[in-house]
Amino acid sequence: MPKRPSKALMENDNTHLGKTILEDKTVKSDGDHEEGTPMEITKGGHGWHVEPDLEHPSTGKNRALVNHKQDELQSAKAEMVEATEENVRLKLLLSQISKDYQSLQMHFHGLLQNGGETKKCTDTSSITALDLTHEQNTEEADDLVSLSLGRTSSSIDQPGKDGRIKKISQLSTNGKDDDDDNGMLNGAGLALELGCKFEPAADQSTDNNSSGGPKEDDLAEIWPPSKMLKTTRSRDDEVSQQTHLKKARVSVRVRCDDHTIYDGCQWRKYGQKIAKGNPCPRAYYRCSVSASCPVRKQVQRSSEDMSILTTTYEGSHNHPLPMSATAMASTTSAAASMLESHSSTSQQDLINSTTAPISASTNLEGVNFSGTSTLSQNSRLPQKHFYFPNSSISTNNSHPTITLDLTVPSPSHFGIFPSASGSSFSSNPRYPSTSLNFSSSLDHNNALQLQPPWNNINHTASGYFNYGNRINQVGSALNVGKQPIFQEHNILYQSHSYIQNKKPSPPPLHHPQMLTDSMATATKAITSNPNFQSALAAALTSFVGNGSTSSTTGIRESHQSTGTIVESAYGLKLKRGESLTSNSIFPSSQNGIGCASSYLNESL
DNA sequence: CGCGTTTGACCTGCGC
DNA sequence: GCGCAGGTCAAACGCG
Repeated sequence: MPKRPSKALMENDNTHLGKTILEDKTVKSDGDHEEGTPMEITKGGHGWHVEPDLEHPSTGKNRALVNHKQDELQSAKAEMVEATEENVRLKLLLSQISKDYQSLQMHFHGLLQNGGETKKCTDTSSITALDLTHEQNTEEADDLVSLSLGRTSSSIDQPGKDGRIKKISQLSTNGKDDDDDNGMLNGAGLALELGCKFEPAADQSTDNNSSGGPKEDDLAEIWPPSKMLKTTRSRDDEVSQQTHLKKARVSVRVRCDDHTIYDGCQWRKYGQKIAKGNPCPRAYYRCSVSASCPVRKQVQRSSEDMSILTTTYEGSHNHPLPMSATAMASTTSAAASMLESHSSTSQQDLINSTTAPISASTNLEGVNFSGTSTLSQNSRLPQKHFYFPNSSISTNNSHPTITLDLTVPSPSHFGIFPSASGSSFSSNPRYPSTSLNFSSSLDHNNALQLQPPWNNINHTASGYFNYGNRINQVGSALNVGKQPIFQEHNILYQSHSYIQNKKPSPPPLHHPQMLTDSMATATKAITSNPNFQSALAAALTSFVGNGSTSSTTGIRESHQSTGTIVESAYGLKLKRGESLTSNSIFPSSQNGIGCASSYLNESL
């Protein structure tokens, strides 16, 4: 039997493939098989074989065998025709994708050329959030497509000028240029990034570095000279563009009995230190997904309450993240972005902003992206600041640090001031440290019923990624910043098996539960801030995720399988579906799902 | 043997 | 300039 060629082979010559094979066979069977050599069907050197040997058809003894072979041939022929048709369809689809991509690209470039037009778009209600994400996505797709959570606005204003982003592009696309016909698919590679300061944004330089010092000065703060000497020049260049002043840090305080929280990323411990005033050692980790990834995290247990674990993230991932890591990454990047967005503002502004009540704190749709208010920054919600309880500005941090305090339960959402322990304001002339108290306050919402992974029928204990449920995973993981963030926590949960695969027993139930609820809340609140470019980027992620999965069924299945039903998310899906329908990048077919998700799997 | 962790030494920034 | 504390390095060590 001839091997059915893979689609990859078929795409090389999909229109004449079957015909070629048949012609080859005809030639071979006419002449070459009198010697009893194996009849070989060849196509372009790939070496498809037909076996076994056919004896001369003139002998009646083998006539039945010949008939059988002819049947097989007919079957193979039909198969080839079918495959050919399928490839024609795929080609048409690819062509359509390319057209859409180019159209969107031109559209976005047109907006960019108007200078700051993008920002205006965010200020007007004429363009919906999804429209905006659409355009942003186009911009990203132009360069790479790397979805950078928490990028500064300038990075959006100046697409393609960020050399580092281009490096990510090379990472994501294996060096292929974005002009590649597969650019759209390549664009599915996601590079979720923490923080947003690696770009020498003009506003940042003017605000924080009025002297206009060279980037190396900034670099030296992160990479000491001795270390800089040890690095290669190429890495210097890369790092120099990644680092900007002191990197913003995002601390997450959770109650956790384990030595670290489960954020889905892969870390390697490189140091441990006893910090002053805390008998518990501080552990230093760096991201080990990529050797060049600058992201680091510090884990330290609180000396006052040993059950509280403080994890501090710093830096931006320069590689595609595991889907299981996107939840934490999006949250921390959003927080970092918020902090950095405030870093150029006065302290009072910061205080005002962080203490202003969130206008839609109890309205999930108002908080998440589906409400179109958060992304588009339109005027539907007059005040999109949100209130951070336990706001504090401390002096003991040379880095701008935002702390997500997930340890203190509060009776409601952000509208109520808790007993802000240590919420006194002290002065830090350089970098404020904002403490955000995102408590697990969503339990009252019947729509949010998270289940731990070990209760999840989709949970696989050993999977880095759950390939068997990749539709669910992709569908949920890429909804960064939207309501389906709750699905991400599924992935966060599932990351237990990957990150902590050395641990035979699952972590305590209540801690991840609290963490995920709180993270969801935190993410909502953070991304609801109109100043957050990260929110925008998160929506881009969502858009691509939706586009790549495009199967609301898949997302819904994810909900059902996890027992999580998010009504607003469902409404969101409808909205996104409209947007995507107009785009028609990915059809709502399983093919589309498989295509995109398989790429993501490959890219990760 | 490879990989991750441990741990003491070293470097750097900052305050005095 | 000095001392302190934070952060990082890298050899040693342990584990699978």
